[in-house]
Amino acid sequence: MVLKLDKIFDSFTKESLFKNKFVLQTNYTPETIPHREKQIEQIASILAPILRFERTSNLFIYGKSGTGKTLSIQYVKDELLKKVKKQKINVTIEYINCKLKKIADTEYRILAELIRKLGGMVPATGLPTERLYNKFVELLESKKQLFILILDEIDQAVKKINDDFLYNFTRLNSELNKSQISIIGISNDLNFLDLLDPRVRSSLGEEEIVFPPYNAEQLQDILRERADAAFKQGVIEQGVIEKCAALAAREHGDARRALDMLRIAGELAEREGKKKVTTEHIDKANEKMERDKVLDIIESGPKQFQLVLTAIIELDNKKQKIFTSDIYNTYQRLCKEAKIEILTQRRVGDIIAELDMLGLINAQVISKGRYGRMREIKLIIHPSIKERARNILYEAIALR
DNA sequence: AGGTATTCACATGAAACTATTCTCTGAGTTAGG
DNA sequence: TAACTCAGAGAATAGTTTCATGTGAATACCTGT
Repeated sequence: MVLKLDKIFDSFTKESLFKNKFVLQTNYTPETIPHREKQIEQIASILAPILRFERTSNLFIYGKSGTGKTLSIQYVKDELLKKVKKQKINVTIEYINCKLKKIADTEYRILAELIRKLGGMVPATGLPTERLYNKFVELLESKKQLFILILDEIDQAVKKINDDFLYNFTRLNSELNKSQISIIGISNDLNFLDLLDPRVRSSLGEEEIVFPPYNAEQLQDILRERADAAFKQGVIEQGVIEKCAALAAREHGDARRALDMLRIAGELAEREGKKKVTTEHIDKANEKMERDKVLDIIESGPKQFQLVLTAIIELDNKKQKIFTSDIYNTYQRLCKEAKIEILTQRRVGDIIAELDMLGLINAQVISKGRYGRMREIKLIIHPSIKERARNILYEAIALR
């Protein structure tokens, strides 16, 4: 035992491979954002009017995840705020991520969060939403100011809520006398604007900027720059950056993922007591990320999700083609065994759809003509994880 | 043979319900003046 | 009479049920050749 611990501790007391790991963490903001100069300039020129204390156009930003949207907007925001401070004008810019569960994923909570940021206090529940609007307006009107609201991942919010709340926000200006508000929406979904009410669309989409995915070369640039800052000299072996970039480029050029992968590869190498990060470490990191994601969902998911998933895994072992009805039957059986209440097929259908969203399964609606229409479901968990997943699930259900 | 019409087995959508947590309000109660 | 207590009304939220409508294409059913 002691020996083993010694070994572990040794690998840590030994020289770290990292110079500054923080640089690779997701919340790190680099001082330069390569290959986004154009977008940043565009954003800046659209927001520039606030320096003359004029309301800016509403702005809409699209781009897949990990294409630097949030980073760029934050960067411009910070720079702008510096200028604003010098000029002593009343400008407030608030950033809100609508995807944060329990914080800003409903109309009420977005408003509550805004109010909190403006220094007000509102309870987490109990009040009519209308009242929050009033309070928000009141806070805005307390002094003459320009307010810029950045709503990250609004597509998520609109999907969860309806799009009325965006309409309410865009209309807010007519209620404001002293102050003015502009909205910047950020969305991962490229077709998001089409889903909106025309009134909202025209108002919100006054200006639009698209963030294209990074290609492998650009990813390499980004990775190199960060790797230089994060790792010690000569730690990264030849080809590691390239491989990392290539893997991420396949996933619609997600830079965040690439950086995560690089960091995890570094951690793995360090844990193994190696002096260099090799391409094998990248492979392992890639695998580990996948496994962690899957196991996390499996472990922490609600028990009904676990049951449905168990049903799918069980079926997957003996059948190659799984349909909704199969799942539902097996699911019902499992429920009875575990003495858990059985949900309707309607609901189970939704759960299947959500598992699909999470990427644990692949569900496709197919039509078998006379024999109906259903989803064909494939489990896309790596076989090595499957066994473990199954054990976790059985345990979770048995515990209940 | 070629063209419609049916039909299956769910998918998908909307609304409503349930349970829980929380606020607000106003009636009733208490204690002090 | 002011302060306090406490029950009931009303909201937000998450997860679900109920009811209703939609849907793609394999088959059944015609139709005229």
